[in-house]
Amino acid sequence: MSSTAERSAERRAPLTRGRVLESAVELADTAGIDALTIRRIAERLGVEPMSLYYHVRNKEAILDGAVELVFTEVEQASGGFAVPETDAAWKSSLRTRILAARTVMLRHPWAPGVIDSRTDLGLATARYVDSVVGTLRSGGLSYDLIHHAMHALGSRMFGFTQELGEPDDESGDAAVMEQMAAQVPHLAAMLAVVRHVDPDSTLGWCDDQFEFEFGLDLILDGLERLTRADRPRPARS
Amino acid sequence: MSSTAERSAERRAPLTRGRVLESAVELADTAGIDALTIRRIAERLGVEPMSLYYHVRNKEAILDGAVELVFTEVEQASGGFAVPETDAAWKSSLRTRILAARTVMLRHPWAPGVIDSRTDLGLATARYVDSVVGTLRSGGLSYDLIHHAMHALGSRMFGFTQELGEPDDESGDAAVMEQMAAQVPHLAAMLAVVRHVDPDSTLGWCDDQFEFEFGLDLILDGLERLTRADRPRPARS
DNA sequence: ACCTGAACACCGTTCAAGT
DNA sequence: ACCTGAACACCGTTCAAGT
Repeated sequence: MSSTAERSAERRAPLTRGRVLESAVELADTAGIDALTIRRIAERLGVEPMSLYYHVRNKEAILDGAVELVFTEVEQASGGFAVPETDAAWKSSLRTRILAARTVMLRHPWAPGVIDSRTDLGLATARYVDSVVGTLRSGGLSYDLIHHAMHALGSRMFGFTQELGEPDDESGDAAVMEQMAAQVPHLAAMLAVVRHVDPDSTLGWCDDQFEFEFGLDLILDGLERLTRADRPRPARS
Repeated sequence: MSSTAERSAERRAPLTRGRVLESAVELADTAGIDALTIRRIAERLGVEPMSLYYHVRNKEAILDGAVELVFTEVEQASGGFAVPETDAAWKSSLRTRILAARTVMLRHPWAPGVIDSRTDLGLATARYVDSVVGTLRSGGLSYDLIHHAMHALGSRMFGFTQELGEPDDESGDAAVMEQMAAQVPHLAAMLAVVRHVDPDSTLGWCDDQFEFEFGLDLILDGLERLTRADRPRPARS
């Protein structure tokens, strides 16, 4: 039987959970999240679709695992998740870590959406979050304020923000601009001023580095101000 | 032929684009976004699946339309999208409008995800965004700052924020807590303090009204500060 | 003009079976 | 222990056809 050309078990490394997840990430990176199907992962691995089920429970588990791989990358990009015992520069330290997460997300444009659809945190993700909490704590913020801070940061904590698409259509057209000016005058006026449509930004409308950092700093500065206001009395627990 | 019981055309109002979209919204509200399929919408309307294609181009168009219905509700809840010519109280005015959007989103838990997946704005959505731009402008912010502000607000502008699920599992368990304390000590410490797990919040982890308003106000206050700093020189058009 | 039936090319997943 | 084949219950969508 070793003569049949179709035998795949020996011309391929054995299937493992790890290889399935890596393959899933690569597929999503190259072909997009819609192409991430059990059947296409199997095809990529030179294996029958049903074989995957021996190594992962179902598709959700593959998505969970893919997110875990992403946060493993974040850990590397971040030079580990160590939190200094005491850190006066919590703000810049946190800023750097979040921007590191962002560079990883830019490599995996599908990640924001998938992260967002997860119901619970895996270990790698939780360890990242833990490092954020720890860094804020090192800055003397109370756990209550830290909690609020993390809600305020939202997905920005993971290096991305969700934005909405552009107004309807090819807005180079003069007729379209005219119609926009009639229907949404304020929006049209703003676009006329800021017009920096950026089709390369895979994370959404104009979501380039500058805008991300602007929003991030607005929040971090606000938190710093709140901490200072809190300083007179000791940080709660 | 009028004797056959299966004739549906006369016992049902005629199919229209509007009825399709309303039906889609109701279905998503009651059965969840995963249940929103062409086939189930048709079933609900007492019609064959293929009939829908006469009134809408495809499923994406249905999702587009459903979002438009949501923002029509936002307009009603907001008492219209009028923008005052001049408004010293831009901050409270914007705050109120965004919180109105939020109450609508809470009625349609599927909306955040769908909104997020749209590639371009429909008219109703654009008119909402326009009213936000207009309100900020009435407060004297420059269009540049308004642009940054809208990125900073992100999905909060639409009344929601994306958050991540809870750490792994049933964290009432003492053994689980112990393991968490070992693996993610800072996170565990925070949770021990703030523990207000809210399973009813359909918009995500602890994303209750308070946290939403905290984050919103952090941003609005930051913007206000930036505007004041900008005041000496005239607002850049 | 409006709706339908049959068919196509996909999904994720089960279950019993192979080696 | 690890992989597979056949089958099931779904999808969205096309196309030609009915009334």
